[in-house]
Amino acid sequence: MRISELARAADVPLATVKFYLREGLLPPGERTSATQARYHDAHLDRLRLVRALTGPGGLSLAAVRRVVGAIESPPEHLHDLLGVASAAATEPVAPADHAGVHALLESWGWEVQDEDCASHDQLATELQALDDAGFALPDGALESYRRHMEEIAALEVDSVPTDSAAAAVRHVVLGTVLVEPLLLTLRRMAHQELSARRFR
Amino acid sequence: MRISELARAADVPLATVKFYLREGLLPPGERTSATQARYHDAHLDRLRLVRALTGPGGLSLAAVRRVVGAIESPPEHLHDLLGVASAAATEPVAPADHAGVHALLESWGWEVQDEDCASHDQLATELQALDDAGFALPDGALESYRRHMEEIAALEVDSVPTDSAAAAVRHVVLGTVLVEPLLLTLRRMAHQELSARRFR
DNA sequence: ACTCCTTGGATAGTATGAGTCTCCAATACT
DNA sequence: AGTATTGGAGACTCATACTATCCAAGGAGT
Repeated sequence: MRISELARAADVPLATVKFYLREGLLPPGERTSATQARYHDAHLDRLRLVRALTGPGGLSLAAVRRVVGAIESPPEHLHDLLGVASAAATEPVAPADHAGVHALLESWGWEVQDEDCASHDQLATELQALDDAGFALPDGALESYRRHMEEIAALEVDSVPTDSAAAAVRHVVLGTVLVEPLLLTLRRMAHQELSARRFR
Repeated sequence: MRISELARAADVPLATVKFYLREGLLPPGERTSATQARYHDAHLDRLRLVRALTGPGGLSLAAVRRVVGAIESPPEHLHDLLGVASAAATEPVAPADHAGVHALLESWGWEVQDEDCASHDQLATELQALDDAGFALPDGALESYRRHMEEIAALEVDSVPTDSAAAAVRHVVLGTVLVEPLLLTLRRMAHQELSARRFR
C-alpha cells in the first residue's frame, strides 16, 4: 500500500506518519522509485502498536523508541527478552539508595537482580516519595501488595507465547503497558464500591 | 514565615512558588503590608503535597488543581469525598460505549455507578484499547485482576482515617496516586522474578 | 536618614514533547 | 497532457511547566 493508504488504514494523519518515519519509529517503506515507496501489513501493525503505546498506554515517544528497538533486536534468551521489553517500557529513574530494598526483596525470596538494579532504584524512589509526602503505608500493606502482584504476574507469565520471539515481545510489552491502566482503574472502582458499602 | 523561607523549607525555587501562587495551587499568604505576606505551616504542607503529586505521583497541574479543589471544598458525606478525591486524580476520558462494562460490573455484584459513569468510560476505553492493539486477555484474567484489586482496595478502605475530612482526603489522594507506581513496579519485578524461575 | 535587600505583581522568555504545515521537484495515474 | 501524490526537508504550532527579568513599594541594619 502507499503511504496515504497506510495513514488512512491506521487512522493517523499523514503528516504524523511521515513524522514517525523521520523519527525511526516506523521503518522506511520499500522504495519502488525515487518518489515512491510501498508499505506492507507489518508497517500497519507497527503503526498501530505505536499508537496503542503512545495513546492508551501513555508512553512517551522515547519509551516507544526503546520498545521498538527491543522488538527489532530481540535477545536470544527468552528470559532476557522479557526483561528488556519491560525495562524499555519503563521511564528510567535516577539511582537511589536501595539497601532497604535489597533487604526487603531478600525477605520475599526474590533473588533476581538485574545488574544495574534499575527496578530497585525505581522501587526505592517510590517508597521514598511516599515517605516524603508523610504517607505511611498501613501495616502489612506492602507485603500484601507484593503477594497480589505476584499472583497476577504468575498468571501473566504463564500466558506468554513461547513460539516466536516477536510474538513474545509484543505480548509482554502490550501486556505490561496496556494492562497497567486497567489494573489502576479496577482498583479505583473497587475503592468506590467498597467505600459505598462501608460508609453508607 | 516569609515567601523565601517557605521556598527554602520545601526546597522549591522561589520562582516556582510564585508561579503556584499565581495558578492558585497555593493560597495567598496573609498580607502584613502592601509588599509583604506571611505564610504558615499549612502553606508548607500544601506546597509539599503539590510537589508530591506532580513529581512522583506524576499528576499534571490540571489534576493537582482538581485535587486541591476537592480538598478545599470537601463534600459532607465521607463516601462522596472519596469519590471526588479519586475522580480528581484521574485524567478525564471521552465518553465511550459502556454497555459491556455495565454487564461486567453486574456480574461482579458491583452496583455503584457515579451518575456520569466516568469510571465506566475509563474502563471501557481501556478494554477497547487492548482490543484495538490486538491483545486478547488470557481466559479469566480480568476476573482475576478484579479479585486482586478488590482485596487490595478492601485493605486500603479500612485504613482511611475517619476523624477529619481533610485527613481523609489527603490519605485517599496520596494513597491513590502514590501507591499506583508502587503497584506497577512490584508487578514488573514479579514478572522478572517469575520469568527467571520459569524460563531459566 | 541612608543604603541595600526582599516582596508581590506582572510580563516575558525558555525547554521539552509531540506533532502539523508548507514547499518542492520528481513521479504516477487517467 | 494534466492533475494528484510522493518523499524529504525545514519551519511552524500548541501545550505544559516552569524561569527570568523588571519594577516600585516597603522593611532592616547601621
